[in-house]
Order: sequence, then C-alpha cells, then structure tokens
Amino acid sequence: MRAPGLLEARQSLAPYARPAVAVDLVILTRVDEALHVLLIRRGEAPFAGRLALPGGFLRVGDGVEDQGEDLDRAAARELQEETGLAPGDVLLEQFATFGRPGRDPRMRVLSVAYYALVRPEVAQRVRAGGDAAETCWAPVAELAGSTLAFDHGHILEVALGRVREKLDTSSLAFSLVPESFTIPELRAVFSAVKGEPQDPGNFRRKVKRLVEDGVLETAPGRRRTASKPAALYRFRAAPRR
Amino acid sequence: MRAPGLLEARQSLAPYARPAVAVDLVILTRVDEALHVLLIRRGEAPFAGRLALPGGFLRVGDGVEDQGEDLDRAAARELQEETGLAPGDVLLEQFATFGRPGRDPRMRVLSVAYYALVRPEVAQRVRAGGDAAETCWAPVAELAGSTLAFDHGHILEVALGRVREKLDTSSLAFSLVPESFTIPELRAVFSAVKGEPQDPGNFRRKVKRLVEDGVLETAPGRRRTASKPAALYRFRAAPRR
DNA sequence: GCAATAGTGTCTTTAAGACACTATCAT
DNA sequence: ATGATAGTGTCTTAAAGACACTATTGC
Repeated sequence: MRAPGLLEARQSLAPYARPAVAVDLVILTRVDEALHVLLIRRGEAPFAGRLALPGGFLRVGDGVEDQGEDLDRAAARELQEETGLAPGDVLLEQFATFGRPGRDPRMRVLSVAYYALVRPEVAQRVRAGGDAAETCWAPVAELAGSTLAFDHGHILEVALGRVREKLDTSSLAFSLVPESFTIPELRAVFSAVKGEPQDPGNFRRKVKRLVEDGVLETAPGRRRTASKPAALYRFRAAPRR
Repeated sequence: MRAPGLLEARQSLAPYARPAVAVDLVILTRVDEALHVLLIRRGEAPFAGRLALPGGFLRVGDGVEDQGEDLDRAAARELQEETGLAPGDVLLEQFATFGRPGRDPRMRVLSVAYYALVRPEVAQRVRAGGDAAETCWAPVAELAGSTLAFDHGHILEVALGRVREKLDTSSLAFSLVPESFTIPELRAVFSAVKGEPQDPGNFRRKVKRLVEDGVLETAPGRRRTASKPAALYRFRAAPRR
C-alpha cells in the first residue's frame, strides 16, 4: 500500500552505501588559567592505548518507523554516559562534521562533533565513563606534541578555534564559570581561551558595561578568598549586542 | 587473518543501523541589493512540486577498501552537477549538520549542509542541473512565507545567520563581488547580507583601511556605469583582523 | 546643463589598550 | 602591619555612526 512515487524514491536511495555516524565530544573546562579537555584512553584497536575524544555511535532505530534519536540528544546521551553530567549542567553545541575517508581505518565513519563547556565546580563531579575507560582532564596548551587517536587532534583544534571566535560575541564564557561568579573568575576564562592575560582594569570596564546593558546582574554574597573578597555577578539573558 | 581486537571492534559496531547521509547546498549570490538563493523544484515525492535546496547523497564506496569521497568533495561534486560551476568559482564551506528524526519521511537522513557564495557574473552562467529539474534564484528576503521541502527553510535560516556572523570578521564578502570590484559593489553585498543600507562615506572609510592594511589593493581600469565611473579594487589575502 | 553616482571631510560617540593608583580583606 | 588581590581613574588611540558636502562622469 505504498504510493508508487515513494517506492521509486526509496529505491533510488537504496544503491547508496551508508556511512557509520558517530557523535564526538570536545568537553572543555577551565582549571586556573588553563583550558582543559576531557580525554579517554582507548582500550581497543584501532589506536589502542592512545588518548581520544569521548564519543559514540548515533542510534538510528530501524530507520523507517523509528528513526532513532536526534543528534543533539545523542550528544547529551554520550555526555551523560561518559561523564555522568546531565544537559543543563553544560553548554552543548554542535560545531562541525568530519568525514575524511580513512579517518577510521575500520570503515567509513562520519563524526558529528560537539563542544561541551563545563563549569569548574561541575567538572569536579565528572567520573569515569560507563565504558570503564580511563578518563582525564588534559590542558589543551600542552597537547601540541601528543597525537590523539583518529583525527581527534584536528577536531580539537577546530573546536578551540570556534570557541575562541564566539567568546567575544556570545554568552559562551558564562558557561565556564560558576552560576555566580566574580570578575576575576570571568577574566580567567578569557585569559585561558585567548591564551593571553587580560588587563584587570579594562576587563572590569567591559563587565560593567554588561551590567549596565542588563546582560549581567549582581548576585548576593561575596567570594571568600585568601585576600580581599570579590563581588559576585550572575548571567541574566541574551547574548550581548 | 584479522587481529582479534579489530574483529571485536568491528562487531561492536555492526549492531548499529546507519543513517543515509546527504550533502545539501545553500547557494547564495547577490542580485542588486538583494541576496538570492538557488532552489530547485522537486519532481518526486516526498514534497513533489515544492522548492528545495539542491543536494545529493554522499558516496561511501564499499565502506572498507574504498571509503568513498570526502564531504567537501561531495559538496563540490553536487555543486558541479546542479549548477555547472567548478570549485574555484565559488567559496564553499560546511556550516552545520541536520539530523532531526522524521525530517525525511522515507528514512533517517542526515544532511551535512554547505553554503556556496557565487560572484554575480558567475551566477549568470548557472544552468539547470543534471537532474533536469527546474532551478531558480529566489530572493531570500521574500521567502518568509513559502515553506521549502523537508527542513530546508530552517537550514537556509542557519546558513544566513552564519554568513551574517562572518561578514565582518572574514573575507567572505569578497566572494560575492567580481574579482575586481568597486566600493559601491562591495557595499551592496553588505547591504544585502545585513538587510540594511550601509552609509556610503563610512563604508568607504572602512574599505580604505583595508587597502592601507594590505588586505585589498587597487586594480587597473574603472567600472563603466550610467554615471561617474568607479575605481576598482581587488582582494589580496588574509581575513581582516 | 543636469541627473546620477563616486568620492571627501567633519563632528560625535563608543570602545579598546596601557597603566598608575586606591581600597579592603585575611593573616 | 602587610601582602595580596579587588577595584578605580585617566590618558590615548581606533573605529563606528550620522550627515553635509564636492567631483566627475554620461547623456
């Protein structure tokens, strides 16, 4: 009981072999002034023993009646499986898809890549994934030498470039500080992402403008530190500009 | 004669059904002060008779020995097939991947989406695609009402957002003017993409800065028009700032 | 000459960079 | 009291927006 046109269309698609599709995650957090990425050590071939980005295969269902899970949902599921973190704890955004033939020696695999930005206090809750693999936070600046599995080094570079691009023009930075944060904490995010120190005075002026524009608001309490306590701020809404 | 680890790995992948993967193109050019997108009218179900973005399926080979074509190459091939344009004539960049279950009623299909920016004089060379379907340039501003096939309306929106974002921070605009262009021509690109007129004086000042910075250089000749001829410029290198 | 569009100049506001300085906390 | 870090103020330069004005071409 199918329309002929539909049948034809389906047949015209049938000849094409299909790639496997994975979702890989660049999970970033900030430790002091350095950006860190979550890596897992692979237990199996290929690239056994090498560090890799966490990820997994997209669930497609039977492909017709049940078309499976959404890409964003697959990314959130992988994040949950690998770190125990729920979406809502993190900013999770797709940034590119990688599909060079040969990037996985076993078979044709596309990787839809997401970056996840994790607040520092949440990052501490991360526990080893269900695959029981060894996971660790690695400082991205010191990763230049070591080669990651597959093309994950390249994927990481692209992710960092994108995060750097969006830092000044989106509200992305607020996902790398606690919900209530101090100006020096936010400044540390900018230092870590841009890889160069930010002037305290000028940075403070920029934050003040955001408060005036209603993007940020003051939050109750102060951050207790080893010296003078700092005032707290909190994100309100809408990307700036 | 396979390593056991590899066999295990392959088997662990086998249970997963695979999605079909298409590459879809948002082909943009500028006509006067309005941005236009190339659409094709679908001849087959689903969405027969509706306008859609050009695109096609990724070639994957047998998936092991021959892993098929690269994503960028697939996009260039589709562009060639649908318009007759060669890469080099256009700027072609991947911008996002769409995979909502149900976006294609036939089966699970992911769409890796590219935008292509076409110079106006090149756009005139575009001829109907090999699929013999009707193709046309549609002004994007007047497309609000009409619903495109699949989620192509959404894909178009995302493409436009991305192009708008990158207009001021990349050399993308120079792909929407002739290789030698006048300041008013470039200004028309900015007007079309941003959707609002650009001040002639201020815009000229911005271009002058690019010349001083070595991003642009003067080109020989002048553009003959109905009134005063305009001086020509040409792109030299590197995205600005 | 005249219409049309290229091209110039000026005034104001906003934001960034550099950097000296003051204030307030824990110990 | 003192060291450390939070927070303030100022000077300069770069760039954006608004807008009045002049110059050069085709017809």
